[in-house]
Amino acid sequence: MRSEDIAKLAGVSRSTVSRVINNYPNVPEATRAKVLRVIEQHHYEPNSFARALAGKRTDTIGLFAISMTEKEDTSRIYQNSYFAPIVDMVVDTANARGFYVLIHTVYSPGDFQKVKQAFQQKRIDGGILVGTQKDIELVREMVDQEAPLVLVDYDIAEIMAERLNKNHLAVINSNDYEGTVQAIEYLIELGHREIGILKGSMNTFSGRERYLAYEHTLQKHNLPLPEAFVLEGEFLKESAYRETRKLIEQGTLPTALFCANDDMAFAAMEAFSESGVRVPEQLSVIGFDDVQLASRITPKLTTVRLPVDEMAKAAVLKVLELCETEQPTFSTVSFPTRLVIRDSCQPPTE
Amino acid sequence: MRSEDIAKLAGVSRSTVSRVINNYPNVPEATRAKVLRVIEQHHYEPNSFARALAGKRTDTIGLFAISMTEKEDTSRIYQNSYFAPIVDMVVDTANARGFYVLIHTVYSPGDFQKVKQAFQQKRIDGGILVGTQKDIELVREMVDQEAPLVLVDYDIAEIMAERLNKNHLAVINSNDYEGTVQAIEYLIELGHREIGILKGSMNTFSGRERYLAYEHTLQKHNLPLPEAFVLEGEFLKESAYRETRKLIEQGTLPTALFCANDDMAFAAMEAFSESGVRVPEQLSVIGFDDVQLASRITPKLTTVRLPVDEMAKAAVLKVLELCETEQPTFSTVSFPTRLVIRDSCQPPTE
DNA sequence: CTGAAAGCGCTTACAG
DNA sequence: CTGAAAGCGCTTACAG
Repeated sequence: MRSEDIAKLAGVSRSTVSRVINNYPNVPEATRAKVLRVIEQHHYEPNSFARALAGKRTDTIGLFAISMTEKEDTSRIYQNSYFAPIVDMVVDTANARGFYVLIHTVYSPGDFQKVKQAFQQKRIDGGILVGTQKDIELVREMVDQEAPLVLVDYDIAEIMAERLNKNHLAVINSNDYEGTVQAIEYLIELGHREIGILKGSMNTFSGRERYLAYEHTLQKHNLPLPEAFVLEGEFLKESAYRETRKLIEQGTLPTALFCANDDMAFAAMEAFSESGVRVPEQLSVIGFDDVQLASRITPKLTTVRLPVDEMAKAAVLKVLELCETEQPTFSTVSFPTRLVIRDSCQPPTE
Repeated sequence: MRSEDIAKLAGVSRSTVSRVINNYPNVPEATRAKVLRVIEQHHYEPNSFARALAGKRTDTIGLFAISMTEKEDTSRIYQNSYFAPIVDMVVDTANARGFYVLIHTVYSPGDFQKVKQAFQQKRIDGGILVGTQKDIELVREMVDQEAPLVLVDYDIAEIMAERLNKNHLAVINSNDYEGTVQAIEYLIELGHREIGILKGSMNTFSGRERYLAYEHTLQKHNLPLPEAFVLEGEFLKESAYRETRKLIEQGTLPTALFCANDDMAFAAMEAFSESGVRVPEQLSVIGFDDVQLASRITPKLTTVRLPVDEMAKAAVLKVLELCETEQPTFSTVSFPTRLVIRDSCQPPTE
């Protein structure tokens, strides 16, 4: 069933059918009604590709997550508890507004290609890009195509420096810096002086922010940076676990450990528990993100809450908005984070 | 940049460009090389919609999950720990094979419409449908369009009865019945005689299977069905929590509770813990699915492992296979489940 | 082996 | 207000 068929049945031309479908004003009510009736009777659905080819929207947005890890093919991206809720929320929000979502994750350069294609081939009206790494080049290419694009967890300064800010672009992130300051100062207030860190991926905006805030807060309170307690966790459970084991074997421990995300905090706690290091009695652990599991393990994890759901939702609303607007816009939203105190921290025992 | 441009630059016709792109045999190596060079130089990407319109594939598969709950808009589907890993695996597997995945979840009849459209409008080459409820009608419509379709967690008997089995169709599920029998017999061996159940949604194939197996196994061992301990949990945390509270308030408890999925087991454990009922000392709890959390809470949950990852992967491979094949096929795979014994069960105390 | 032409199903100036 | 026609960017018989 094509628009031609509808046209015949309704006794009008394809042009008119099209006008009705697209809700153009210059169609008399009677004609519109007649056409609509035929459309409904036959459950007619205009072919989306034909529409897209002729210049209409595809009613699809893209969601592209860039893997944290450098190695291809290893740990899948969603294993990271951070992405699952994003996917959830994005799909839900977009669906509720009549949009499909097209998903592709990026591990390898080949995958990058796929993301670009999704834009170039106009498979989507706009896209959301999560994760930052070395993809600024990709972002530029996207932006050059004037495709509506929302970046999540992206360094605004970098965007500005690249002068990408005069297009259909928006960036959404969270106050990771402030959240980390809160976490570290909480530990300091508890009396900790030797605070280690399990770092996130420094390829990532949030990874860098969380590390810098850690460093600066120690400085501000005249605490030395404990080199031996600065571990490279890369946001991944495996590395975090490995690094924590190394730390334990090496002998001396800090009295508290700030983990740049909850996944790493869980891994660290596992390692500690296996070695008989009791949390929080012997060592306090604090996380970041407040994923579901955080409040369900023992001890319940003290962590910094990141409003992922709101961020994801905002990202979708933003792309849709950008799809509507003619003029180039650039906007920025930063969501607040806050410390959630549970059971995994206590004053250091002397 | 369109195929026309490439043609000019390469000094051939669009036909030839198309033949090269589609890897047709009747193109001399020299010509092919020449065209390919131009394509690469200009990063040319054929417009996917135009290709699709002209009858080619879209290189996209659909993933449609049908919400367990009847009410619209309430708990989002992915909150169910069962779906997140499916989405993961499907996206990963499809991406690795060069396919995009288009996602839409179904809460309301309107959403069903969207799923149908995705097929009708040929947005996708094939689709995966998860969850069963009252969507047999939808399945029939899909099948009538001869679209490759893979059903996950679907009653084969129902398909056969509907005579849908002569098309590009496959169904993938798991031996929920056998898994449940194992679980219940394990409890019986431990000495339990009063075994309650938190039922899953009876709209669901797995929900029905798990319930039936429970009932049959009790019968087989000459145990009466303890009506008071048969709770309607619908696979959802909230209902499970509510029902468990009711059970507790009502006074008498079974000595063991079989929960048709882990999510409900967690909710029940929470309710018990709040009321001071100790698991497993006073009451054994057993789950189903073996989601991530199962091995991380205290006590670690004894549960039946469902190979979701393998199932999801198989589903993708199957759709892709169906997309390749000309002739109608119908096939069926059932994945094994197995009991994973951890800490949440023990013999009843007298 | 290869090009001209028709067709896929829509939209949108254009003319009336 | 409305239809005929061109165009979106590809593929594929068809003819040579």
